[in-house]
Amino acid sequence: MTGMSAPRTARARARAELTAEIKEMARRELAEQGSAGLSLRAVARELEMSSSAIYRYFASRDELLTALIIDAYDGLGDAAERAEVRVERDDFADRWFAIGRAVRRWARRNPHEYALIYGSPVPGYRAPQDTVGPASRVGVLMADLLRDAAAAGALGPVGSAGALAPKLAADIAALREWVFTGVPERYVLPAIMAWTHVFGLVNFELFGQYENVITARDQFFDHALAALAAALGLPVRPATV
Amino acid sequence: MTGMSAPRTARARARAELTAEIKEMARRELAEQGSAGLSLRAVARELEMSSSAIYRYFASRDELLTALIIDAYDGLGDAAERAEVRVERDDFADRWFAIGRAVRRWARRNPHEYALIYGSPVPGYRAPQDTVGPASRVGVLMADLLRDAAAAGALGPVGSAGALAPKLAADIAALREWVFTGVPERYVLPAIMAWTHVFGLVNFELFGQYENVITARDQFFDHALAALAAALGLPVRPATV
DNA sequence: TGTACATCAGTGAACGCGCGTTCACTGATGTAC
DNA sequence: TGTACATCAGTGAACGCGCGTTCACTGATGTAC
Repeated sequence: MTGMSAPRTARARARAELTAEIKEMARRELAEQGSAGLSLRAVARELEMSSSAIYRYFASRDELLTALIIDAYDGLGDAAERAEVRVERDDFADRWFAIGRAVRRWARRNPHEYALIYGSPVPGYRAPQDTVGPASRVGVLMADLLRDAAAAGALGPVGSAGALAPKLAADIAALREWVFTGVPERYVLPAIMAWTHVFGLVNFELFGQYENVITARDQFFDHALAALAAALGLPVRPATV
Repeated sequence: MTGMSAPRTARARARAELTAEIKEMARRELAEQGSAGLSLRAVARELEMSSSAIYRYFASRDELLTALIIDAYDGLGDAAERAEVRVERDDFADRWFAIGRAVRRWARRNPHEYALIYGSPVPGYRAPQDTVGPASRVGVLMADLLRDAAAAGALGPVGSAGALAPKLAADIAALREWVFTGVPERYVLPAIMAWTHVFGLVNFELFGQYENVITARDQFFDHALAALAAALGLPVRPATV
C-alpha cells in the first residue's frame, strides 16, 4: 500500500517505521482537533521528538496532510474491497450492500479521516495528483459491479428521464471509456447518482443532519441502499438487516 | 430575520449596524480562510478597530461563529423560499425544481457559508439549540410541497421496499406528527432520501468529487432533480434546462 | 430645559500560548575500497 | 576485515508570526429628575 519494497538496511527500516508512527500519531491528533488543528509540533511532542525532526520525514505540513488523505482514501478503499470480495460473485445486490455498508462502517469508525476526504476542503490546501487514484477506488468498485451484472444479463430496467443534454451525453461517453467500460449507457447516470447518494447519506449521518430526524440509522441506511439498488437496476431481494 | 425590532436610540442603531458589519466582514474572512481560520483579530483589523472592541458585540469567537451559522441557514432558507414561492402553486414538479436549484445556486455563490453548515463540523464547536429552526427550513419547504401535492391528489406511486423495520416505522410516525403532517406514510422515506440526495449532489460538486467525472454540472443536477421528483411521486414533465 | 449619574463603546497594553520553518551542529549509520 | 568518507537522523535555539481573551481606563451617549 505504501508502494515501498521491503527496506534493506536498518536505517531504512527505522525510517519506514518512524514515518508510519508519525502518520499514526497525526491521525490521532486529527481525531481530536480536526484537519485545521493538525500541528507538526503537537505530533512531534506526542512522539517525544523535536519538531524539526519531523522535517526529515515530511517536507511540510501539507505533505503530511497529503499522506494522510491518501491513506484515508486507501483505508476506505481497502475496507470496501475487502467487504465486497467476500460476497458471492453473482449476488449483485449483496455486493452492492457490502460496498455501501463497508463505506458507512469505515466512516463511522474513522470520522475525522472521513471528514478529511469527504468534508469541506482544507482551506489553502490543494490536492496533488497522487490522490486521484486512491480517491476513485469506491467508485471503481461500483462500476465493476455494474459491469459484472450487465455481463450476466442481470440488470433490470431503470427509469428513463428522456433525452439527455448533449454535454451530459458526452460525459457519459467519456466515463464509459474509462471506469464504466462494458456498462450499458442507461445505467451510468443512475450509478453516479447512487454513488453520490451513498456518500450523501454518510455525510448527513456523520455531520449531524439526521439529529432529531432519523434515529434508526442502520435500518434507514439499509432501506436507502435497497432503494438505490432498485434504481440501479440490480435484482433486489427483500432486505433483512 | 435578526429578530430585533427597529432600534430607537442612535446608540442602538449604531450597535445594530456594527454588529452587521462585523458579521459581514467575518463572512468575507470566512470566504478566504475557511471556518477554522476565522479570527476575531483579523476581522477587527479589517474593520479598523481594536480586537478587544469586538467583545462588545460578541462574547467569544464561538458566538460569532454561531451567528454566522444561523445567518447561513437563514440565507439558504430565504433563497429557497423566495425561489419556490414564485412558482405556480399547483405545478409541484416545478416547485421541486425551484427548491433544488435555489439550494445549489446559493451554495455555489456562498461556498464557504455552505461548507460551514453542510461540511465537516467545526472542531470543538458545538451547535447551540437556536440553529435547529433555521437548519430545518429547506426540509420543511420540501415537506410542505409534498403535503400540497398529496392534498391535490397529485402524488403518483412510489417504489415500495417491503415492510419497514419497526424502529424506522416509528421514526416515520414521529416525522408525520411534525414536519410531514398530511403526507402519506409511503412518501416520507423517499422525501428524506431526496433531501439527502440534493445536498449530497451539492456537496460532491462543491467539494470536488465530480472533478474528472462530470463536466456538465447544470445538466447533471437537473437530471438528478428530475429523477428525484419521479422517486418522490411528483408528476414530472420532460425536463428542459 | 438643565443637570447628575449610569450605562455603554472603544482603546491599548498585556498575558500566555501555539504555530511552521530554518539552520548550524553532533553523532550515528552506511558504503567503497 | 579495517579504514575513510559520505550520508543521514535528530537536536535545540531562533525567527517571526498570529491567536483569544482580560483589564483598567477614557470619553461619549442615554436617562431620570
